Amino acid sequence: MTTPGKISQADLESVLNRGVSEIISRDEFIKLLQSGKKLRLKMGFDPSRPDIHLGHVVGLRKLRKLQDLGHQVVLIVGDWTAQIGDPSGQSATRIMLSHAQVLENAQSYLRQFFKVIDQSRAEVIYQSEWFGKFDLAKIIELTGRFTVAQFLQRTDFAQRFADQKPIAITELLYPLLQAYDSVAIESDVEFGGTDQMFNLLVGRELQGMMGQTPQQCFMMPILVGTDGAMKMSKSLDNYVAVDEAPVDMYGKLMSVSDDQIMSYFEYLTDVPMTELSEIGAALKDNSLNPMEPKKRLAWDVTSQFHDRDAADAAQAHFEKVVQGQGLPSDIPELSLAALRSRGVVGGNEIRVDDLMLAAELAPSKAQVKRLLAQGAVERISKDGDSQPVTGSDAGYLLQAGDLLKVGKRRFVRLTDS
RNA sequence: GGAGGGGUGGGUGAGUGGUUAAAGCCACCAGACUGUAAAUCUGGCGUCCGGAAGGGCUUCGCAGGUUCGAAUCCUGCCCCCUCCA
Repeated sequence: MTTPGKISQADLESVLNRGVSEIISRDEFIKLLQSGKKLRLKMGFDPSRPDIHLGHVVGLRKLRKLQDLGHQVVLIVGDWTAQIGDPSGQSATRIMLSHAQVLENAQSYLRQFFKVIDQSRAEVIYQSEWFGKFDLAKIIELTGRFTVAQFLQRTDFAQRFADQKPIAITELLYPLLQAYDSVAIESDVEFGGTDQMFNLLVGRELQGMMGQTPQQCFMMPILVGTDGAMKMSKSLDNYVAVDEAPVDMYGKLMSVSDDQIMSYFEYLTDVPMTELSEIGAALKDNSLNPMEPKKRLAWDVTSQFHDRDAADAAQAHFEKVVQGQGLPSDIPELSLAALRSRGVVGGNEIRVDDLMLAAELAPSKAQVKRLLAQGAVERISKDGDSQPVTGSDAGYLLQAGDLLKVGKRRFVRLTDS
């Protein structure tokens, strides 16, 4: 086991300043880092929510950095809280997850986490280890330490209270459970997004009450999604998933708003800050086309989750298909034989609209017609000639070897068998 | 226990008997342009038949009812929320 040596000034700078929103307390945290002690770094997650995306990666990268400096990462699987279900999702009553389901989700989460964090040096603990044997007496003891007033200081609760919006009892319980996790694992530092501040602080407080050294609270900025406006989240569909295929990951990163380029660089790459400020300056005085650094960003991040070759390929694909309006190298194929066996077609020809539906290039015939009417569909013949398929051509017949282009980047090739 | 508010298309949210397949906004799709799948602009955005014109069908929590005609009125049911106690 490695132990943390003396931390260099450069590393300290990076840990404290890059991709950081707030540290409570910063001074104490610095002392801990310099003490040479192997710190227990806590991060919890609730395996009931969607896939891991780049927004989560900001924190994971920070943990990885500290892992490399010799500290101990402790991941807490919120299997208990996940089973209860998150009460804040009120549009539909949440189906209680079975423990088996939670464990399955957790596996998938961890697999994604370990794309950033070094698995061999991380500790994974399930919350049920301690909450599984909690009884009412313990719950009362735990809740007895806090007051409603304390919780109402939290801005989101205060706001909802003022708006006369509901606050579920379990929602009040959540911070307490999370706080107890800190006690259970004797956390030195807990990590979370800025939205986690209250929960992190309750952990700090509870540890103090229970005779432990209060943890430091390390808050990361919330990554803005590809839309450039809202925080990255799956429900807003402005996210880049960790599991994304290279081409998609690269492409989605290219669709990030120009004004988010710098924050993505800071939070998601290791490009030195000095270099970043140069890029930032060049962008500001318009001496640099934003597309250039964005390509570098897209390549960098893609290569982190795949490899250099995959990132190169993704970049080549982007330049060819998107910028050059060319044809991608791997075009999905659909064979007439397969279509016949599915009963979509009888002979050796297929209508454009039928093919688009069969190839899932459009969800309904009505939408196929709209695409045709909008000039989005092109037929490219064997010898490379392309001709538009227009509004009145829904019944246009295609043969084996024909290639259909729908929109800018969706293709299907019709084959014989 | 009492009083009240509400359930509308992927999201938000108008609409209180016909001109409403249902405003606006967001998301999404397409086109143009470009510096990129940025930005901007334009258009589209339930579904089926049809080359088109046009015509069906389905949709406003659920089930019935009134009416020539309902998202809008009536009855019952389900669900959500707030306040008072």
